[in-house]
Amino acid sequence: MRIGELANQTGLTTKAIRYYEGIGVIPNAEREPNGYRDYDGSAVDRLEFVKDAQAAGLSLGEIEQILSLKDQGESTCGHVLSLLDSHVTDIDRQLGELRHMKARIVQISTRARQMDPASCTDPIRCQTLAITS
Amino acid sequence: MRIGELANQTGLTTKAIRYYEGIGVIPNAEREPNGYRDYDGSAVDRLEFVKDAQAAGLSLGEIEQILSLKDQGESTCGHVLSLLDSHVTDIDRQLGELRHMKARIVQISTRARQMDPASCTDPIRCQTLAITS
DNA sequence: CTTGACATTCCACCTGGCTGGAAGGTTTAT
DNA sequence: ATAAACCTTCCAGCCAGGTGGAATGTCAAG
Repeated sequence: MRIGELANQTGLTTKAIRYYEGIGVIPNAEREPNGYRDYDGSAVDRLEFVKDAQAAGLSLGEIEQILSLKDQGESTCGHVLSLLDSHVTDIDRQLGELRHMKARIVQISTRARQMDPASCTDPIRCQTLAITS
Repeated sequence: MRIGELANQTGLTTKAIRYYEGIGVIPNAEREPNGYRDYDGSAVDRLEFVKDAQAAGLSLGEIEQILSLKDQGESTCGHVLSLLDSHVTDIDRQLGELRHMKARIVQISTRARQMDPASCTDPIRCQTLAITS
């Protein structure tokens, strides 16, 4: 299979696939005599794994880490699970930050709306955005 | 006031202040005869506004938009409020995405833990990450 | 007189995940 | 024969919000 068909089967672009090879997420492809990359079916599985892992919030660096362990024959499921756990922690932290930011904006917005619009034309002077807490 | 003192008073770096001037978030500073930038107290207010607006999730582009309207004498508080509203919407969207991602990871993780660890050494083959829904 | 702490400009680099295009070689279809 | 549709490499750029460093200028104190 050539890179175009692999791209079709995975929904990725050829650019992205070459990029993944460049950063080591997928191994260097076999080449046809003319220099074209030649893939077998396992490439599809590997790229699907990459997509799933990205959808789960893992970075390409982390994915590369998992896959290189696997390529060395290491048992990696435990590693994947601990990465997922730390991502859940990270997501919780992001959720907290976002909720905090939302509360702050709502507070600012509510306070600003209670001011007389005629007296509030300059957001610096009337402190539309100043945080009180 | 020179740029170093302005940096001290606002908690920004001199680099960041020059950068803000470069992208138009703050106007070109007056210059002393030796070429040094010379600021008055309003620069502190303006930079505090920038910090508050960033803390509220506005981008420097949006902040520049607000401040250039203000510099043209436009009434901008309403504009600021509508930007804040759209940011709340955006934060809600991000919250939804994060919650969705977390649910997906927890589901994957739970399912993977129920498998026999001895039979699960390759996350591609045993589909540690495959999404079932 | 020189050292150190400021200031200036400009250009490059960083993170992450790619995408675009140039310049060329190969294969396939008409 | 030739055009379209592939493929190759490499270099550049994008988003945001800056940071780092080089080369140079200015100014006050010891």
